[in-house]
Order: sequence, then structure tokens, then C-alpha cells
Amino acid sequence: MESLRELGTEPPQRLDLRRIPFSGQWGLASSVCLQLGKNGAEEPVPEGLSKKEARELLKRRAQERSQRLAEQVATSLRSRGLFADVQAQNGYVNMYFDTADVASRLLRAVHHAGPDYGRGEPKNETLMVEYGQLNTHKPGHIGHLRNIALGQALCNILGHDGYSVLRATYIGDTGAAVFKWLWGYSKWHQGETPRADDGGWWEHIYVEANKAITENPEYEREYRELQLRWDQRDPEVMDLWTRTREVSLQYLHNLFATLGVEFDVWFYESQFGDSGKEIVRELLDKGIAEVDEGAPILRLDAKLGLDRETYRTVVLQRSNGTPLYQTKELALTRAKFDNYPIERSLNVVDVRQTLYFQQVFKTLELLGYEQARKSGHVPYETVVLTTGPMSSRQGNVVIYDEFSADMTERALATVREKNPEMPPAQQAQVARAVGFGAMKFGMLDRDNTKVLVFNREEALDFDGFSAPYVQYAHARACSILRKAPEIDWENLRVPSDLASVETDLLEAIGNFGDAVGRAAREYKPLYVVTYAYDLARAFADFYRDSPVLRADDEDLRNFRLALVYAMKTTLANALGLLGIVAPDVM
RNA sequence: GUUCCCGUAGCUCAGUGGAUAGAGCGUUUGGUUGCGGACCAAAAGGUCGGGGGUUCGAGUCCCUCCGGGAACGCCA
Repeated sequence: MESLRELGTEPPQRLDLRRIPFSGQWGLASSVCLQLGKNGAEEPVPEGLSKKEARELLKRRAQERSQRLAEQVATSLRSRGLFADVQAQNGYVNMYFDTADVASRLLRAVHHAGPDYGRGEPKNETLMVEYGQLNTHKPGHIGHLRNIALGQALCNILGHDGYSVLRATYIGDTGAAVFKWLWGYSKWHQGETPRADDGGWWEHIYVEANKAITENPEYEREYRELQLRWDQRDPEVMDLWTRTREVSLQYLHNLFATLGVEFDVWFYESQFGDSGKEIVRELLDKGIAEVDEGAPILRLDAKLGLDRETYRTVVLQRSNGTPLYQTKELALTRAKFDNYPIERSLNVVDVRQTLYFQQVFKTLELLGYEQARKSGHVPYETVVLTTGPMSSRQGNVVIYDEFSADMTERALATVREKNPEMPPAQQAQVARAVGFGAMKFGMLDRDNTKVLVFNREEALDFDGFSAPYVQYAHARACSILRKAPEIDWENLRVPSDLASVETDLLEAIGNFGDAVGRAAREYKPLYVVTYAYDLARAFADFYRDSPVLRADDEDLRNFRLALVYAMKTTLANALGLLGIVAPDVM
């Protein structure tokens, strides 16, 4: 600012400072001269130019003015000696720091923080994140996998960024599908022992029952009667439901366990029917809701005085008095607000339910729940097959158990090929890390807003932009560190003439906290995925060009070892946030 | 009809209003005196769906059109 005044130019109110696009040196850039450059560029334009040409000319003049101004500012700043260097480039003023100093601070910071490297400031806020909403009496499929991978990563990321996170799941144990399954089971599979380890078995019974019920009105009546008996707590039906539900829940626990997922709170759909009806009564009593065609409804847009269709109208309960999905959702969300010390509640659910969640949170706002304002739906697009959407009714789903078995089997074959001398137990362990890593990575490697077309061949491909690539970088770093002497942190000396592969790697390591913060702010684990890949790539470039163990100078070797250590630590942290194991060997 | 999302290299996708739009796969050509070749290098490949606008500056923001998907009162 002072430099600008010295030059007789009045600086703007706020000085814009940004990081210089990295090319070997760290520093800050200001575009202030670009903004000022437009002044005085409107000198007369020569006759005979087209409008476009005139515009281009003015643009060019502004550019030149900016650059001249930037050069003057740079000269002035240089003389003050605050920065290691100051340069004018493309109209920007670039102020550079001392490279070795920045590098040294960064490496020590990573060493000091270890697993906490990249943590955000404590936020003093508790969130509840709900994900992994599976149904009992049905298998998990790859659509659920995207949900679980996203939810798990999001919880880890929010936690690392400084929030206190409660992990919750909500299990559908009373939907129509459950009763169709129960009907089919008692009709044709009575003697069979329910299986906690076989999603396909549950799927088969459901698909068979659904088909029969659709085709035969008599069966339709039978299944509805079963549902009615459950509503009336008929002992025989309750017993069947309880027994099979128990095993099915065991299946779900197993499924979550293989993915390394643990929840602090389990909610069940069957808990919220009655409390849902209570909320509906309350909404009617307070005059917020009304009855229309026999069903309680809430005209949200009218209630909120909105002209444009936004929240529309929500039907709160069936006209026959039974609860709807959204009835229970209201009760569930209120239970979260009432029973847990949370400021925010997030639901990781696919994008098709956006409107319902907007309605639920708005309704609770009308009931005076302040937490509802900050709460919300974290939507993501669906997983579809190359043949179209999955439909568990028709049975064209890719069942989770079968897919994960494929993945680990394929991984095991690769491990055996690459490491024939490795003990079988370790081969299996590495294969699990790689198989599950690749599976999750494949679910996280695109934006939430994009439909994921599942392609088995691509999913099984471990090359390129994939978990194994990133995991491999980690294993290689571990391998170098295993063979190296202890790092002498006391006498860490960073050379002043760093190679570009070294500064690029340092830059990548230093970006971790930003990636975590951004991913937490925008609820997008993808940022951590691309970050982890970029870091691994920077490391690959580094160890190709910069020998570590064979570095000819002791200080240089010590520095490079510290660099490898910092990269390994950061990469392990990043993979950990994604729920992916970082193997020491592979 | 209303609202929301998507459209970037042959394919699948990144890209925080900022400096020369990047990866992976695929294609072509290469790489063992080498810390582990699940790797690396080079080449080819772009009207960022079209058109307006805002801005010193637009793939990014606004408007509009086109193409694809989704949600819209008693399914979950």
C-alpha cells in the first residue's frame, strides 16, 4: 500500500493477496495493479478500427499499464527487504519467501503433529451425520456402498477439521419390502435358517415374493394382512419379524465391519411410527397443518408466504392414519435434536430425496427447532448400471458381498503375482487393503453431483487414478524409511538450491490442511481424494529424480529422509480420512 | 407445467473469478549399472454444449436456448 502511495497512486480499500501459482518458490501475489491498470486506458483509439479491435487494443493497454505499475511497486518493495524477492509478472506483484526457511518449518510441523497433521482449529460444534441407511431383510448393494464410503469419509474429514462428530445410521426395518419378504419366507422358505453371511439369499426371497405379489391379487391380500397383523403386534408375526430381523442386523453389522465403519448411534424405522403421529397431531393442534381429503397436510409455500413453488405441500400421514416415510423422518430428526447435544444434523442420502428433506427441516423450523436452520441434506447422485437404474424389486442389483469378494479376489491374484515370496497371510492382508481401498476410491473419485455408471471392468482396474496407485506410493516411502538411519531432526538443514521435484513435493504436503478444510466446508470428500492422488504423484516424481539413501551428502540425505517421512505421514493421514488402509508393503 | 442437477480431450473425469484449461484410460514411441516397474518419459488429442451479458480478467457468476437425468399430496 505504501509503495503505491509513494508512486502517487491511491490504493483500493482492500489489498487482494493470494498464493502465487506454484512453480518452485512460495510467496504471495497481489492483483492490485491489474485492477488499477484499467484507469487511464481509455485514451483515444485510432480511427478505422473495428469495435472488436478497439476493445482488444484497450485491453492490451490496460495490461501494459498494469505491468509497468507492478514493476514500479516491485522495485519499491524490493528496497524494503521484507521479502526474499519481489517480481512483477503479467501485471501481478509477486512477493517471494525464503524457500529453505518455508521448507524447514513445514517438515518440522509435520513431524511434530504426526497423525494430527492437517487438523483444523477446534470448532466447538457437535454434528450428527447420518448415513448407511440400509434395510433389514435385504442385501447391501453398490448403491449403498457409495453412500457408506461418502458418509464415512465425510465424518472423518469433519472430525479432522475440528468438529465433534456423532456417527449415526437409520435402519429400515418396517417398510413394505420387509413385509413382502416375511410373506415370501413364511410361504416358501419356512424351514431355512436365515443367513447372516449371504446377501444373495435375502435378495432371492424378496425378488421371488415381490414378483408373486405383483402377479397374484390373492398373494397381495395375504401380504397386506401380514403387515396389518404386525401393526397390531400379533405375537406370531412379531416373533417371525424379530427372529429374522436379528439375523439380518447381524448381516448388516458384518457388512459395516468389513468396511471399517462404526456408528455411535443406531436408529430404527420401527421406533418412529408412534412419535411421528404425535408430531402430526401437534402440527394440527398448532394450526400449522390442516386436513385435506382426509390426510393431514402442510402447505409449506403458503405458510411461508412464498410466491414461487419451493417446498410445495407435504402429506404428513396417510388418510387411514398410518405413518409415511416423511412422518417418521420428522420424528427421527426431532429425536436427534431433543436427545443429543448437536448444533447441526446432516443426512447423507441420495439426491432424489432432496425435496423431502427440505420439507422435513422447514417443518421442524416452524416448530421452533433452531438446529434445523443449519442442518441439511448432503445429496449425492445415484449409482446406475450400464443397463440403467438398479432395481432391487426386479433383482438387477450388484450385491455388495459379491462385489467385494470379486475385488479382494482380484487384488489377491495381483498381490501373488507381484510378491510371490510374501507369506500367504500377509498376501491376504495386503489384498484386503488394496481390494477395499480400490472399491471405496472408485465410489469417491467423482463429484457427488455426478451419476456413477457402474462398470465392473473399470472398478477392477487397479491402474492410474486409483487407490492402489496412492497406496503404492505409501509402501515405497515406507520401504525407503525402513532401510534408512534415524532422521536427525535436531540438525535438519534444508539446502538452498532445492530441485523442482522437491519443492513440488513440499508444496503438495503443505496443501493438506486446505484440502481438508475445503472438503469439510463443502461436504465433498472428493477434494481429499484428488489431494491424495496429487501427493502420491508428486512423490513418484521425487523418488525418480532425487536419490535419498544414496544422496552424496549427509545433510542432503537427512533432508530428503525428512521429506519422505513427511510425505508418508501426510499420505497416511489423507488415506485414513477416506477410510482407506495405507499398507507398509504391497 | 414447476424446480433442481449434469454437459470440459476418442472414453471416464478434475479444475477455489486470476497467470499457458489438467489427470486417468485408450492410441503411438520409448525406459534394467537405478531407494521395489502396481512405475516413469515423450507424442497426438480442446469452438470448456450454443448465444448474449457482468468483470481489468469467465470453464467458473447472471440471462437465454439446446441436449441428458431427477424430483414434484397419501411408495420408501
